[in-house]
Amino acid sequence: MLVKYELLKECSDTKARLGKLHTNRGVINTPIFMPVGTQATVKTMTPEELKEINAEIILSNTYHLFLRPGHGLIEKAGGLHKFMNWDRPILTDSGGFQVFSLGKLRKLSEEGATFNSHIDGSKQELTPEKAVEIQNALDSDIAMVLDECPPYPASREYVQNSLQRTTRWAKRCIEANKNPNQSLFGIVQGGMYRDLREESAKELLELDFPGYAIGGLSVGETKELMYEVLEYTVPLLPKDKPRYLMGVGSPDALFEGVEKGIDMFDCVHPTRIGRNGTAMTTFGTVNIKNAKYKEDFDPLDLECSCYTCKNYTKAYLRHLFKASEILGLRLMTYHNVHFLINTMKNIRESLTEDRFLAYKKEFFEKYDRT
RNA sequence: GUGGGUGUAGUCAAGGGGUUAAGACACAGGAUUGUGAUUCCUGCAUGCGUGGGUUCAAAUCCCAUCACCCACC
Repeated sequence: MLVKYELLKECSDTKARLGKLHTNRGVINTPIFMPVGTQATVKTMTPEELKEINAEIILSNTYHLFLRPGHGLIEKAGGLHKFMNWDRPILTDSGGFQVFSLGKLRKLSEEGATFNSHIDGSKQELTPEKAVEIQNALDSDIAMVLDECPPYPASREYVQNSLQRTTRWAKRCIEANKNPNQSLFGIVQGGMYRDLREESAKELLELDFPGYAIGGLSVGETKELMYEVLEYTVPLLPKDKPRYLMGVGSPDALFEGVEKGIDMFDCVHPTRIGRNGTAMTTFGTVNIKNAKYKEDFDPLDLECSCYTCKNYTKAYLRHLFKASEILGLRLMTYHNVHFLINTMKNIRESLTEDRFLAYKKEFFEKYDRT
């Protein structure tokens, strides 16, 4: 069966909503943060650890798994879940973002994207059909259509042509889909142009996807602009389907997204900054490499109950980073992913009790940086 | 004691008469949003062992001196 969104409660002050997403591999509580595991692994974390911190669904990536190890191999392994030992839901991104982020390595046409592999330079092609074929083979629970994520800034004309092609690709993805248990989500584009977002949403809604994503945001525009786009784009999406804001994961953007009615978020932010020495804490960010933590024997976050904070001091974590010890990357990643998952849990609780705005205020009274 | 060599930042160093003394590591900050694990950006020597001298000009040439290294006594 396809995923099914169940709306439990709406916030009385904002567009925020509490819900459940029913999948073949369990129920996901929304709003939710989805950790990113591009190459069939959330970097540094085992599936057991992800379960420990209550990760309910993770992301993986079509483009990366296609190039290495190849979707054929993963299919032989019994699918992505079995391959990576993760039995909860997986959402696979289509490679659309890579088409954007690869920049000079690619060439776009109506047929699809051709590019040189970042691994060995070989010429590769990703078409809507291919993106679906790969995701069918991976057997992820939620698949994404191949889209083009236009850069920012981009002219109206460029964005319009791009979103129309993305819509044509979306149709081709639906036609190519052969996995009845895999839910294919559409992606609304349109850049920072209101009428183009409307055009994109209208056309995609006609295709009746089981879920809708908003793409083309957090690509360099200001946060204010992103919030403005969300303000008018989210209401274009159906109430009985999940809404997924792609690539967003800083705490302020999560709160704003929830407030505007988003149900799902994914972002490399917590894992990436964790590996580079920055932690998100109740009291803001902590750059563990700073000299001021040299003799700081408190945990990263005095109000955090995660494994890292229960057992290790900032002085120790700093030492691990200064000495380039791998455990440092793991402990920081663990804390950051826990922090966002826990924050989303708190957000859901505040929605249950209908005090979302109060919780948001409370959160940012302590968390002074983004 | 004799001969030779080397002294440039916390470390390894480039520069062998001519503007503000390369670079790397370390250190100190910052960045990171549908992944880049070991990434990117910024800062960091008014001074070249010390003291004299030559010269318009010395890290660079000369003398002395000190330290360290190698070889031989």
